Amino acid sequence: MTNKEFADILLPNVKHTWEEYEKMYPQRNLKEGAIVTRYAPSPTGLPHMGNLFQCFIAKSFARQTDGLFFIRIEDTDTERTVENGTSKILNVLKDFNITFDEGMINDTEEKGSYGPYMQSKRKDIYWAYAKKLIEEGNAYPSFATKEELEEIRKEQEKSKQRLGYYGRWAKDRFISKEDAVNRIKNGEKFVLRLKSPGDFYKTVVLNDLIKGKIELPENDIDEVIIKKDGLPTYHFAHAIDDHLMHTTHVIRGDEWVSSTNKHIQFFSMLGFKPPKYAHIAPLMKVDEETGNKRKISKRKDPEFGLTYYHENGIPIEAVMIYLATITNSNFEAWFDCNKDASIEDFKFEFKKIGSSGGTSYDLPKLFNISKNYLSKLTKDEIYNRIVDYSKEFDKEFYDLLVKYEDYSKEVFNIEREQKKPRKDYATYADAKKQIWYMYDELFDKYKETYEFQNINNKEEVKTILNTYINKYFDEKDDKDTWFNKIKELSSELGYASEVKEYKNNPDLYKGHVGDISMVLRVALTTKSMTPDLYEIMKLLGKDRMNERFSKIY
RNA sequence: GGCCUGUUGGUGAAGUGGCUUAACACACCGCCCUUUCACGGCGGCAUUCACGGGUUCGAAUCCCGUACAGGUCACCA
Repeated sequence: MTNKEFADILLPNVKHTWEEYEKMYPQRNLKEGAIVTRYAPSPTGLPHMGNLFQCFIAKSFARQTDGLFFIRIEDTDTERTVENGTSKILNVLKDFNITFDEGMINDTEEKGSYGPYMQSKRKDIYWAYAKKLIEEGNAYPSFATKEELEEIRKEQEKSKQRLGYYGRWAKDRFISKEDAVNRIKNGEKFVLRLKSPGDFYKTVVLNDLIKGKIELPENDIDEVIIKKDGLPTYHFAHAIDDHLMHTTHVIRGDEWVSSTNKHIQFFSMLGFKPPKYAHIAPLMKVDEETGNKRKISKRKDPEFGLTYYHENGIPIEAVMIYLATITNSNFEAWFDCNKDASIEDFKFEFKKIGSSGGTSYDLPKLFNISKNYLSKLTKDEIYNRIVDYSKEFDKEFYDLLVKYEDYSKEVFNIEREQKKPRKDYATYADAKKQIWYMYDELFDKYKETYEFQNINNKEEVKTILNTYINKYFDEKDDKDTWFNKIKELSSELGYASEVKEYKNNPDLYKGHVGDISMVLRVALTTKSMTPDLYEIMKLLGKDRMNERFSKIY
């Protein structure tokens, strides 16, 4: 029996030969240096921050080289595949502006001419290449059951040998073609394994773009290429897909490093040119309980899930800026110097991606970036963002924002749209926490205790408020006039009009202008810490001020 | 257990043989500015780069060992 006849029995009804597939997917017509890369998730759940990070890096490199970024769905594990897995992934990523040039566009449709982009639809392709390996005598059927494999493993453990199906342990390697055919005719199930030519005591060098030179032992394990269900394993599919789709750079998590020797071997045995590899260290954080650094997880760390950002009103632009800074740490300084530039303008480098002991994910840093980002938005922009957020997560606030649109914009504009804007919102949700008292409806509902400071005497407070509103307050005053009047009020009531003056002669005064301002501030807002008081008064107006003054006691 | 990788302050990190008495950012603390807070400005925060050896005139940077951490060893990806 020839190898070819053997292959036809093992893999019948293959529509095309591997040579035909080679012709169907010609070299891409891209300029020199263009990076073609991909995101290749299994549709087993929702993407997390680690996936987003990976997409961000891949997309950035593709974009900055006029290359291409595509998505391929790796659904060869039929047991773990979930319903609508693909569209779920696509939707989550879309919220972060991660879109693809090619690949799946929903659960069933795709775009691009290098598909199918879903592995379960590429069975014939994998079989064609598996046939090639069989014909060349480089692959064989294996009938070993789970129990037999387990037995081998136990024996290896007992005799302290390396685990795996290799060398003399790979018994099915020595089954004759005739015996194999007979067993198949008897209905025995089998998988296809690679007949590995590797030598564990020789090394193969992986020149990783991020981690540098890594020496791995050659793979000598007879890896499964086609599973019992006819679908390929990850390793085999990776080699074929990325070859046919002309991926130039494989950017993936570093949990793959130790199996890259297998991948290099597959590319070589299939006669393919291997892609360049860039292995990204996992996202880590310091565990609050143990103090140790550990991989972030969906279970323990809500910020690892991508819905966290949407739900908490963290702008996705801030997330992206943060991802850029952890991708290349020199991004931050560059962004500081080029404040109007966008992330797209920055030239990322593989070598500058951190490779030391995991990339740390630091939420406080992200919030800082977010504060800076939000402070630069115009009043209209921030208003719209907060409206969108509130519409979904805070109906009460949403209604007020819509009802008092122009007023709200002015509230958000306090100390905004200027050279050094106020930085007090890290999230859209922070807005309400900061300025709820600017809405009468919320003021009555949420006010608790008045945070009076130095002056906390009922009669004195009343005197200050009454004198101020009746004698000094005028809505038409500009800021200087307004403050001068507060100084006059201070003098009239026995307070120093300058803080310094008070500090020099504390015995001559009851307090100073700051104390007076504080009374006005607290009376209007209940809070001792607020944005600019002049702006607050201007927005409230005399009538509402009067009303609030009357409500204190 | 085998194989691979890593270990610089409270945190992220720059730094690959002398420009480092270790940049920058976040956090924290102090001072200044100031009607509060925030902003902004100034300053503090690693006598030292996991530990132990070695190479060198000279090491965070090169080599060896130890410890610790992470990854991987499926008919999962």
